[in-house]
Amino acid sequence: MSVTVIATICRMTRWEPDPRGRLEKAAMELYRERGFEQTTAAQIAERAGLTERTFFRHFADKREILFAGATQLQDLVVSAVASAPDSATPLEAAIAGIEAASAMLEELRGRAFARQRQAIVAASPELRERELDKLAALAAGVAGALRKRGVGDPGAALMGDIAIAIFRVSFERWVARRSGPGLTELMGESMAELRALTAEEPLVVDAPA
Amino acid sequence: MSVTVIATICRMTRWEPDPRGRLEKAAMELYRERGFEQTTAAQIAERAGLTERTFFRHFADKREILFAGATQLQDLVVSAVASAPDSATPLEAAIAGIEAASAMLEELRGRAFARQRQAIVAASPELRERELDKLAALAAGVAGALRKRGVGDPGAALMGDIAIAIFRVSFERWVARRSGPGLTELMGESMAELRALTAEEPLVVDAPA
DNA sequence: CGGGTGATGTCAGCTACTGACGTCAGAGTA
DNA sequence: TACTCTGACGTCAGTAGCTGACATCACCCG
Repeated sequence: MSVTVIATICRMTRWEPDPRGRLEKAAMELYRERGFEQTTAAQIAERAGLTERTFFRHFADKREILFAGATQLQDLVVSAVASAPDSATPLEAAIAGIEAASAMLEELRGRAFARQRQAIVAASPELRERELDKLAALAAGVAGALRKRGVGDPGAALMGDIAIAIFRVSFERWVARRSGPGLTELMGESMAELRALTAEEPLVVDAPA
Repeated sequence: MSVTVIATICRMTRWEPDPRGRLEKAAMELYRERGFEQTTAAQIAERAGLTERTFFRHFADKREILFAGATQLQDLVVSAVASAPDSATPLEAAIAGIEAASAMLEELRGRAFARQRQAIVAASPELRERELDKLAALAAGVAGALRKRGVGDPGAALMGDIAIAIFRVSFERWVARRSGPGLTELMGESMAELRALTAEEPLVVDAPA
């Protein structure tokens, strides 16, 4: 009822706008303040001026609220792989996909936001599991897009996993520092490592005498 | 009390032996019969002749009971990577790890068991998440073992992920059929694909005119 | 002005999981 | 034999994630 009163006073709208956004903001704040496990869905909803039931109408579960943009990222990656030039090798097409993701992450929210978010995720086993799930979906998306380009199995699936591995490793190095090389740049370095590690010729490791 | 009576009649032991094994068996049965989500922890415990509370003393959660052997598999993989010959390249050492895992899976339980288990896991999002978590732990284990061999970052992390990707892709192809090439053999094929896909020279894909 | 719609609130309920505490065989010890 | 201690389990009560059913009410459309 207090919500109705406020809404009536301020404007003629029944509820405050953008409930999803308010819930996301409240969740990020509380997860940072008290940790994911110590935060209840009811607390998030309360801070957003909503009820627990409404929380679960917007997000399938308590974890999902931190992965709201995952589907858009997935669509972006898939379409980037699909629209790579015909002359591109499977590896190049896959890399085009994760470079698109990289650009989106760097521009849309920035490194500082990614750092905060990653700290929350890293602190909770449940959230780490969910993140792996999203990355696996991304890998499957890349693999599917590669198959549409005529890449056969198991190569497509393998390439999808490899692309995501490069992305993951680079992303972790990127968020580990406040400044320094950009995500796209770090992905280039990881690519070079991949080439070196899978080369036919064994490399000489400088070993101590 | 009925438990006590039975135990007194049968033998002087207070409880039936191997509660963990009984719980695992009951869980596999019920997950197959009714599905993971439709099975409660209390039902599993009841079938095993135990209480729900005891279930959670043996397994951290309802998912974990399907991943009981994961830590042993992890130890096996890590020690296999560590004990690869000094002359082995990082890729070869990592492959030695997952080949050890492959041998263990083929011998210890067999393909039929793996098929049944995989069907259960594939049918439940929660279980798929947990599986990804175990695979990520495996990848991290391989990466750690590689670092001890002198492989630097981000190469070690990347190699760990790649090894697990090969393992995962091969495993999925292995359990997809009742007979045919063994897991180790399929891993060899996946390796060849990897080499082809990451080669410097672009391959010619036979494209329709 | 009346009815349909959609987003929300309210309430009741299930299940995963946990902490505290009681119980009792078996092992060790005198 | 008697005494204690420990470990594995049972019992009970409670929290929190999540869901279904139903009520409410601004808004839109005719």
